[in-house]
Amino acid sequence: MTPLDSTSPTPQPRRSRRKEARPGELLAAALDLFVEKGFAATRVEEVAQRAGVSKGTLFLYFPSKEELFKAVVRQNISVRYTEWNAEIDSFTGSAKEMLRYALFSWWERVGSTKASGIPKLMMSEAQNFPELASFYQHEVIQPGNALLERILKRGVASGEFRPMEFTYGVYLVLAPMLFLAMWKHSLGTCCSDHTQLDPQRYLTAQIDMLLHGFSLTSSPIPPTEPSLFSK
Amino acid sequence: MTPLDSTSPTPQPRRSRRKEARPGELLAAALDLFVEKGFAATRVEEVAQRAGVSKGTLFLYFPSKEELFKAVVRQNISVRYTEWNAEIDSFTGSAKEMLRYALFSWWERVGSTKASGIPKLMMSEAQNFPELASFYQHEVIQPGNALLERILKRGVASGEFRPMEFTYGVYLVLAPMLFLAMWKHSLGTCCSDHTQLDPQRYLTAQIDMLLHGFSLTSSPIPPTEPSLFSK
Amino acid sequence: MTPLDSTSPTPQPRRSRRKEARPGELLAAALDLFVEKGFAATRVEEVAQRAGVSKGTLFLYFPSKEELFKAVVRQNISVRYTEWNAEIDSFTGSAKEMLRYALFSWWERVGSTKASGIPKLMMSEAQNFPELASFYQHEVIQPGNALLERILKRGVASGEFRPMEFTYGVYLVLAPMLFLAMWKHSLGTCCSDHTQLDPQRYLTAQIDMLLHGFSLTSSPIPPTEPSLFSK
Amino acid sequence: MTPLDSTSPTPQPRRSRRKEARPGELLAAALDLFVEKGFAATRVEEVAQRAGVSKGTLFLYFPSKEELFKAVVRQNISVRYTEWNAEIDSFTGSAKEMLRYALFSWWERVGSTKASGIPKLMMSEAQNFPELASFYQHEVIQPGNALLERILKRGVASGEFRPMEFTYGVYLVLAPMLFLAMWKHSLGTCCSDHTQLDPQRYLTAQIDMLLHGFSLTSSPIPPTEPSLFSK
DNA sequence: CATGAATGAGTGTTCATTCAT
DNA sequence: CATGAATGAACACTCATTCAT
Repeated sequence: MTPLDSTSPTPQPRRSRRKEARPGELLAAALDLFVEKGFAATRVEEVAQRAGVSKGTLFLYFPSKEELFKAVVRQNISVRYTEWNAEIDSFTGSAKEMLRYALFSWWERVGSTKASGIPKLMMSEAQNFPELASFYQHEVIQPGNALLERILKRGVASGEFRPMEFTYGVYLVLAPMLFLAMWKHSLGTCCSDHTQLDPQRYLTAQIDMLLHGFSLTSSPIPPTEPSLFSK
Repeated sequence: MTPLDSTSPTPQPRRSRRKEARPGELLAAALDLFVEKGFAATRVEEVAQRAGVSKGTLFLYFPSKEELFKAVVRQNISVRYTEWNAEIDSFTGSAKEMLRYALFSWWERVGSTKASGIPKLMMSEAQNFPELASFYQHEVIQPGNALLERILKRGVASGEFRPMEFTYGVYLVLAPMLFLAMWKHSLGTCCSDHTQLDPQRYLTAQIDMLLHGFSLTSSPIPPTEPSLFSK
Repeated sequence: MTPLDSTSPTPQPRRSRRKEARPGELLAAALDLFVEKGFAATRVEEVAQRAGVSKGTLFLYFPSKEELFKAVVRQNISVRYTEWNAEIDSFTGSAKEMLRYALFSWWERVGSTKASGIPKLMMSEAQNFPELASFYQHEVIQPGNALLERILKRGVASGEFRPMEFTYGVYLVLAPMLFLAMWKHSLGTCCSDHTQLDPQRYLTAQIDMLLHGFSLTSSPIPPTEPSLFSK
Repeated sequence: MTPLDSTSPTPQPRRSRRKEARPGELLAAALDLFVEKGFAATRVEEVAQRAGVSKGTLFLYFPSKEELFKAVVRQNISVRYTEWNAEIDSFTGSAKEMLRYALFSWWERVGSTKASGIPKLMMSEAQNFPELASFYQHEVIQPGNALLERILKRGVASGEFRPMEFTYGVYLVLAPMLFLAMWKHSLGTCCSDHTQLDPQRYLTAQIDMLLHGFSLTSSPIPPTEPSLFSK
């Protein structure tokens, strides 16, 4: 109640600018907080505060907390797919190179940014917010899977990759990437540096293993081991 | 309570044991609900109800919802490691067989049970429970990693696997398994059946790829591709 | 913040009694406030305060504000119907006497009490709370209409009343009663005493007119005036 | 405005009038919405929208939502009384015919129009707007009562009606009419069509009953029943 | 005059936690 | 030991009102 209690350190004349990309500031603040605390634990008032506006203003731009979240996802993930699909279309190299490029590109544009917190967030909250889960499925997961599948299919068509069930092949590629992102935002951040993973090396190892496996002399696939790859 | 009681001829009903039945029922109920609905969405009253006690009684045994959560985690892990380590010690087959056995065994004893919800729980709440995250690191993650590392090292020693940086090799094996468990408890349960994964096929594909990679003719590792495997 | 700011004048040991008909106090407070300020304008916290409990306690007994309101209606109106129906069943006098009795009895048990504010309240809020309106229809209006219709039918059967369309006959009786109640709780309370109505005289006039009309020599109904009464 | 303006040869576009077009549109929109949704549930933004102006503009003409409400009431009443009084003055028929004419005329010019929502509005909000209630009393209720009283007095003078206390007689006529208007705007619109009232039949029944009452053989008023009519 | 972006107090409802019995 | 009645802080969302432009 005393002036000293004021939590805002600078009274800053809040009306200095006009039409200054208000939604952009809100989306940035929302990404920060959603990634940091999760969807449910993030309070809309805090988002507004961090963006320097009032709670009411937030609802002027986004009709609900869920829509705010969807907008964050669209701005940070969905938009990538158009450029990625274009790149895939015009890519001239081999499927192996394409796969390597895709993984590193994902890391550069998503995995290494704050946006990498979104997949973890979705995993955590999917059960409690079915509508968000459904949105994420259609807006992120299915396009992503389709994109990866295109690469794998090209590799099989060109004879670079073994025939496979693509549904599972896609997850073999995805799982370690998403795991890396989730790890970074949860158990990887705390405690022992023994569990810190260097993304570049992790990615390299992952690609290497995707292409060659663990085996030393990856002799022609032994016929005695029927696998999903032999479809 | 007094020693004199023991002299009484009547076979007094030793109710002291029953004291420990209560927390057990509560922990079981809590595991069910935490896994099913997540930490935040689980109401303590529902836990108490399912355990057949009142809400007040729950707080008699656990000082807070957070402590209940911790207790659930403590009770449902660490248990498997002693038997797994013993099995590894006495395993006589190849490293490849050992790896396959370990993965299927993990699926059977953890991945396919309710306990598989715990990793997801931990990932979700690690940020908000740093202390619990630390506990989980030491009690679960590090022993697990060590166990896997033993298998990989045996494979390299026997010439079955290529030399590798074990820290990353471990995660290459772990990531898809944990991803499967988390997927099962979040985005995999909702929406399109296009994203439903059959665990058996997923595991098989995963092992196949670990051993052979995607490449059709996994010719000897091309020297032009320096990788973490060549250390 | 200073002790002087405390709005509760007496710190009263709030736990002096046990199981003291909590819902009853809440219903009484709710009736007061609903009648005084309307449904929408009444804040549940104020209801709780007036009943001497916390907001949370209110929701312990009533799952929502709407249910609280329904309970108020049930306690103050619906319950009358059973006794009224019983009285009608055992009534031995003429239909005219029955009608007079019913109107005076309604005034005594509802019209002259705070419960008389409920009809006005419903008229005001019906548009904005359709579910409440529906509830009121089934719980109050239809039973009330049925009860009145029984009386009118008996009067027609006994030859005391002219044949009529009962649907409209019912409202001819009801309208002035409800109007009186509504008037008392709105425009009748303010301003000039010129518009103050004495209930007893109003009721008497109303009954007199119902039975005889305005006309001086209510000669046999002139056949040149076809009316709803001649059905 | 000044007389000198009339000398200017150019037919200057007199925009001073347009100033008054704006509030008119706003008042019309407000009447619609207040009647349709009630006072509280009507949002000023919707009023402004329907009038084709911005929310800010509304507050340019009306300092608050309450004042807008008052203006709506002021604009939609008092108008009829001058013509009604004139008609009564020149009416040559019997008092019965005059009464019938007055009721049907009221229905035609008020009851069946949107303006019929105003009495309900006033009843609902009278408690919260004492000042408005007082205004309504003097501007609407008292002139209306006086008008009705003239009719009744003429009927008594001509021997058509029994002597009566006019204050109550007036309400016996008014109550069912106002009730019909309020019913139409609240509980009559929702739910069961069992409670739908056809205005024409209701009015007819009402007039019939006013003139003759329910009784079959309205024999000369029995002297054993002293009533307000016998004053 | 007119706008519409910005505000922030206000409200029904939930739920972890306490404690008298 | 066990209960469950009571609490009250917390939170998303609304909307009348303001004011710089």
